[in-house]
Amino acid sequence: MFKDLDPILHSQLRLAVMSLLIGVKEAEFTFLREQTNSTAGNLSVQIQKLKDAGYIDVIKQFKDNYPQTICKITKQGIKAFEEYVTSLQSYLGKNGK
Amino acid sequence: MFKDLDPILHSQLRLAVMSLLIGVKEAEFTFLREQTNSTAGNLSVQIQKLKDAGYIDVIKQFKDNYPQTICKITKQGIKAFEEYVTSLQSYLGKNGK
DNA sequence: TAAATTTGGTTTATAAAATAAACTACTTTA
DNA sequence: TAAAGTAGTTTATTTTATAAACCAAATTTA
Repeated sequence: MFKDLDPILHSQLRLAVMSLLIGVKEAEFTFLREQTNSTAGNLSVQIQKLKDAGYIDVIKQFKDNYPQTICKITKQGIKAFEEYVTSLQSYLGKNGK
Repeated sequence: MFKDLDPILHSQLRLAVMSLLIGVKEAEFTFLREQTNSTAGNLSVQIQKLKDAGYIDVIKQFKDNYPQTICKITKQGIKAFEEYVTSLQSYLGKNGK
């Protein structure tokens, strides 16, 4: 009846990051921090978890002398996100079918 | 951009309970446990939290010699659930608008 | 040019949440 | 009357989320 919700995605911040990455396919750490209104520490931890899950790729490089972290959603990440959205439907209908 | 998700509702089990109660308006503890496939202990804790938040009313009585716990969603609970669903939309669109 | 500040993070510590295990209290059945 | 079942609650443990502290390099400013 109720489908299990992927615990990796059932987190406000991680879900927001995935939602952004689904749209843009690639984003900087600072962009994600601004858009999600999160702290760097929290974002750093959550990005690591998404990476560990295989949902995003993280590329660390330098840009204009500063370190730069780029995130991209993976195929697996897209699939997981879509499944999460589908699962969520079972909770959101006005009737409990 | 991303609306905050009510932490009381952003929990798989509590959301499932609310989803059921929105449909039926009243349900027994055991019914909720069966439908959500949860343990009694976990369900007991989560029902208490929904009650503390004012999202459900809990009526304890006896039926056929056994204790019986009945849950009903409140107006406040319905409102919170609807707001949660609305907020969630901002995370689910394919674009990050 | 040395000290303070900023950028872009990571690591560690703490608080909160979810879950499982153990327990309570009573009833039914063998 | 002993064992098993019903309907939960309480306590303990694990997992998450978050905040605070820290790090290294670059930049600004005094």
